[in-house]
Amino acid sequence: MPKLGMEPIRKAALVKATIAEIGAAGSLDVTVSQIARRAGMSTALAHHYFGNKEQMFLAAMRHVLSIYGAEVRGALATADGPRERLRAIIRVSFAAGSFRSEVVGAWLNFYVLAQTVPEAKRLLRIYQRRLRSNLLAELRPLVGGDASDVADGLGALIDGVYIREALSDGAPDGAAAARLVLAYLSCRIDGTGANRG
Amino acid sequence: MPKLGMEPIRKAALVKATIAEIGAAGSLDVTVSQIARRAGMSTALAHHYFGNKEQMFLAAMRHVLSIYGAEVRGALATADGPRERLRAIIRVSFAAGSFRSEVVGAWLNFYVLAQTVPEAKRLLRIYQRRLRSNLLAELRPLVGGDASDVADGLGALIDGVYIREALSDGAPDGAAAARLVLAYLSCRIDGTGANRG
DNA sequence: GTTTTTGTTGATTGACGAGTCAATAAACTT
DNA sequence: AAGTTTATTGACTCGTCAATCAACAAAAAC
Repeated sequence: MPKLGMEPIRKAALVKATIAEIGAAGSLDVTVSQIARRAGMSTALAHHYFGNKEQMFLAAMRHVLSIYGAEVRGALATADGPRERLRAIIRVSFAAGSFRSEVVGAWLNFYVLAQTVPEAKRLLRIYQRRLRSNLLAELRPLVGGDASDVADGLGALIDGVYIREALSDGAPDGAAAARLVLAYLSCRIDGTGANRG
Repeated sequence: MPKLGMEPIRKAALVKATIAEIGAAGSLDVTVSQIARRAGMSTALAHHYFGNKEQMFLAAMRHVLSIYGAEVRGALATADGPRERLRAIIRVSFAAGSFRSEVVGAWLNFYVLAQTVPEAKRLLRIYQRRLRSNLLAELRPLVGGDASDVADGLGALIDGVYIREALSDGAPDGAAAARLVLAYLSCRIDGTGANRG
């Protein structure tokens, strides 16, 4: 049956299965068997393409991060003015592309992975830095010298909402999550807690 | 050598060792051997007192949570007025008793544990509810109907700062962390981002 | 002074899982 | 047609680790 050019297909299936398994298990304690089974192949093949489990985890992380990055770019492309661009970044952070229970569950575990795997830490740092610089660029014209503080606050708040979501039952409520973060933003840039628009 | 009344001493040593091991490893992937060795006893004895590893983890969680609870109560006992009481809760959340790298590392992993162990989820929920109700009681006289939103925001922000800390190198900077959260509070209750006092 | 309770451990069991390997087969190359 | 590369897997190795057990020791109870 060996059709050629399977590598990217298999890898993609494994990445997807890895995220799903970690999300479903709520832990990094998933076996290569489970991942391979979900992806519809043998464990030997999974090892063949990724070498070891850690590489599968890292590929899954890169995938989640790149999806998120693409969504942010997409959202920014159609948003005008600092206020709207900030709102767009926040809204997209809780949009259906990333704010799904399996992804949230995986996200939490990527933080744990980053404690022991330097490459995972590096990836998470890149995400944090990029988010921070995106926020800073729009915040500076609005709050000047406080931009740095506000950006840190927003970053921490977004992460906090994410992990709290991992603990709740039921499907994530992205709208509510976004509202919460938008309220923080409004307060810092308009001096009000109200969240209109 | 069998001195009597060892049980509480051994258990306390194991709880402490469990937190230290999880914090040091940055993961729940610690063996009973490691924990027992650090606590100065055999693995068999650890099993004798706790039955299984999960119970050790849960005991460690209860310990961390109870320390935090005690510190909050202590801080509230000497704080007057809603503003000061809120500030006290935030400050104590980042005080040296709980905001230490091993504890922060363990904390992150307790979130992961809560994904699979119902009792862990229950404990974390109790912490969240208690924090929320503490905040709510002081926020209501200050912001009325917005109290609920602000409490949710503060809770998420505190958690966010915690997990971000788990990712940074070097000793935690509790003062900076508290400042960040206090700025959010000021903004929501005073309508300003500035953080005085 | 024997029996019971409490403390303690080395050795063992039993399960599980990551990673390897040899083997098979289909497609491409020459 | 022979040889090479790519795809694929079942079976196996080797290590690890949670949990158990039998045994020993000292204090307490009777």
